[in-house]
Amino acid sequence: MKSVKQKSAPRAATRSDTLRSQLENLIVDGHLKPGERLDETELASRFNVSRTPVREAIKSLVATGLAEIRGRQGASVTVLSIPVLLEMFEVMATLEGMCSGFAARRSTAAQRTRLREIHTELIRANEAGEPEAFYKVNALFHDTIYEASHTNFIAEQTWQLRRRLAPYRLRVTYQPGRMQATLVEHLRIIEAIEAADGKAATQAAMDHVKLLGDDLPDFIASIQKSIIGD
Amino acid sequence: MKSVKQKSAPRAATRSDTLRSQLENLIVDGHLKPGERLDETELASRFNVSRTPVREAIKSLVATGLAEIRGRQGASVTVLSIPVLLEMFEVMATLEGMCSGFAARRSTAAQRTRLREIHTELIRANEAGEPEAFYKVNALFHDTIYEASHTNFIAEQTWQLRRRLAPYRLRVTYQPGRMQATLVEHLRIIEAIEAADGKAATQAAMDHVKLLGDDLPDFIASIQKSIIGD
DNA sequence: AATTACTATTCTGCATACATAATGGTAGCA
DNA sequence: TGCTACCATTATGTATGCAGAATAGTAATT
Repeated sequence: MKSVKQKSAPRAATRSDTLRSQLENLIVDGHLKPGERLDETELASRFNVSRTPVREAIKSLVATGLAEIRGRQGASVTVLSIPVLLEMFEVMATLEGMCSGFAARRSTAAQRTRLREIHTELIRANEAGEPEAFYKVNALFHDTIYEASHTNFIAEQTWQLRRRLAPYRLRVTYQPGRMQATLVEHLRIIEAIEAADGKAATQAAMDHVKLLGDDLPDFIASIQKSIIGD
Repeated sequence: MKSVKQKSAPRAATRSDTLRSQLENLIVDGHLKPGERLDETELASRFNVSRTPVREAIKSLVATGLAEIRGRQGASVTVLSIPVLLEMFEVMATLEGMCSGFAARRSTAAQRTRLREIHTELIRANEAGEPEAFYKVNALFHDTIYEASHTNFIAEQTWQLRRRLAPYRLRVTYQPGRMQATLVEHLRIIEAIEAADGKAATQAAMDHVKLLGDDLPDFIASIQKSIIGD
């Protein structure tokens, strides 16, 4: 789901847009940690452009919440407090639930097959002990559900929120037992979608995203490692 | 709820930020209709600034979804399709529901009193036949609920989505019977919050936002008037 | 030794200039 | 008369220059 927002127009890639996308990926992939400074001149020279497109890219990131600006003191990658993170997970659970619910009612046979394939691949990655691969394929699983939901706005919102949370989830994925649990939860979602049971699919997806039981303290503890400095 | 996102820092108002806010208000208030062009040079001369802050403001609007850019062909106020609008209302209902639910559990006595006051004012505006006043006070009612929810992210998201939908709702508010119905629905929400009944509050708010029965075709019919050109 | 004040440097915010793509209009040709 | 091609104009994208604010570092005073 590289581009939910892709429009009909071929849109010539401007430096500004390219940069935004690059910076976004750096943040989402954890190469730019929350709290890290986004120095305009440094980024400009690093990407061989002038400060103008850099500034515009940063403005976009700020508007989407990935970066924040404090007065005239430059931008930095957004640092999310734990209360806010919990709220975001709550919304995320709801949105994922909606996507799964729609997917149960609207998915094509090909998309359901695709989900099974991805699930198989996830099992493989887990058994092979490849957390990085697991992380990527897992994202693919969710992207496929968004697509299968045949929604525009909801899928886009869910995807965006997922990316905002990504920097904080990176470390969680690798925690022992989490991958195994994910597989079980995914299976529940898949089966509900295959059964065209919207309610069950919604519930399964919500449960999957929600931070329950032991995961919550683990998650909170892991957050500190995601943030720069302190 | 002028600024949910207001941070501790005093943040010196930059021209770029001021402009973004101004343009946002123009869009939300319907003075810039969906589809209307956002000419950089024209806006620059109109607001007596250079193109740079104008561009940055537009970039922000695009990132938040209020405006859209097609390639190198300039920006314009976002035109939402009916399917997307319906999705947005669905998410809106969920978010409003969450806010009300939280408000039922977290609101202060002062905030509950405030809701009653606003409700009284709404009744007055209705009886006096002042739809513009009704519209404004109505927004205040919802802002107060967001505040009473004592959430950060959720309230902010709800508020933002509300603003994105605003241009399309302007005409709906004035439809006959809608104000009367709103009052009844608001009362349900207030009573649920006063009873500290989270579930009931959530449900009441969702029902209030959802487009039900006759409202849907009315709404769809009214949209055309909101859009420029065609 | 610690704190404060001042200065210098750095970085942000804004304006302007230039290059390139898109649009509109006109002229030429079929 | 209608269509196409070319040119002019306009507007967007990018670079650069300048002014002002913030930060850091140093020196001076208590």
